[in-house]
Amino acid sequence: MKILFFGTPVFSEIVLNGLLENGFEVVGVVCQNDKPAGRGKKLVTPHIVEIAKAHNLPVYQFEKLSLYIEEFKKIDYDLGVTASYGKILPRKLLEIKPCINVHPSMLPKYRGATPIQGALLNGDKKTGVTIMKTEVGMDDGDIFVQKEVEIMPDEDYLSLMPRLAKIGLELLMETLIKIENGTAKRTPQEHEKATFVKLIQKEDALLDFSMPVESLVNKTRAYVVSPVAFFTLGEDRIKVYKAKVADMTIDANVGEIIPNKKRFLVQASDGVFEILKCQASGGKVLDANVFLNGYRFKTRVANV
RNA sequence: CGCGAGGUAGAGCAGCUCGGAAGCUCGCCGGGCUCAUAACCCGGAGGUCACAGGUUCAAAUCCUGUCCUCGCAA
Repeated sequence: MKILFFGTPVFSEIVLNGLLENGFEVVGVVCQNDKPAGRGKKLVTPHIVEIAKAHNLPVYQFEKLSLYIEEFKKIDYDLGVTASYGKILPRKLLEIKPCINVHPSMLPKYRGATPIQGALLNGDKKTGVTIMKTEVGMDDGDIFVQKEVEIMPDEDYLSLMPRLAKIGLELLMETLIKIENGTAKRTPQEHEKATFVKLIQKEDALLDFSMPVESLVNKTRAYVVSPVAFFTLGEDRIKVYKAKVADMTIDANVGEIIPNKKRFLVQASDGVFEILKCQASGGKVLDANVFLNGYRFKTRVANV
């Protein structure tokens, strides 16, 4: 069975790599265009392109898929597989050949672009992965299989995402085999139970200390790769990569940095937010105690 | 040539405007104190101040070039 793979970020890479390692016949990779990124706005090629090239797979980078339907008709494939492709595939493309999708949530919960972050943001104890049919609607296709996955209390996007990708890969391979031998079954989603997660905006990552401390920690966990939770201290923007609920209470105003030589503590609405790993503008990512060694506080109040 | 910050002891920083004997916080080594501590006290080791030129009696500091790191924006 010839597979045409759609995907761009790390999640997609893990799934693609797995398919290749396990001998599935991938005939091409469709991913996003090169985009200007980083300092100097240099054009950056998605990393997944290197994986494709290493396996001598043709790479298709189309700005708008709907403009290249004829190109797709020329490709010899039997099934499309999307894994975190990010965009809705045009109807005409789906009409060429069927397509299935790897979605890291227990659909119909968390349809949309950021299901992993959604689960972390809500402090969920468990999430999951679903293999479903790719349709024109947003993640609303029939489900082949899904599996629940426990979220560890100290887990963040960086560790959860690859874990879900690997589980997704297993379920995907299982499903591919069933499709090939004709035993695949699928059931419609309970659409009335659907929930959605939106694209993340920069300002969503602001740590507003009038929020419950638990939510602040969850935000840090969800956004650790991008856009990274942050707050401001005077002119400086402090990014927070790792944090926890401090095992203490202190009487301080909301948003106030509590003086401490070794621990970076900020008062939230209902508890103390402890920063464990952070970064100031222009600096490196540092453990909190190291950060405190050199950082000169011009103000002790956040977000003013 | 998108905008900006920075490279000084193992780590994080100050010093640079106004050239003139290398500092701070931590870590490390040794000693002391305490029922106890991510506590405190005393002592110690550790630096061609990114690299290369230039100006000067004298350069971490001023000038020029190179390399590297990071924030913003996209």
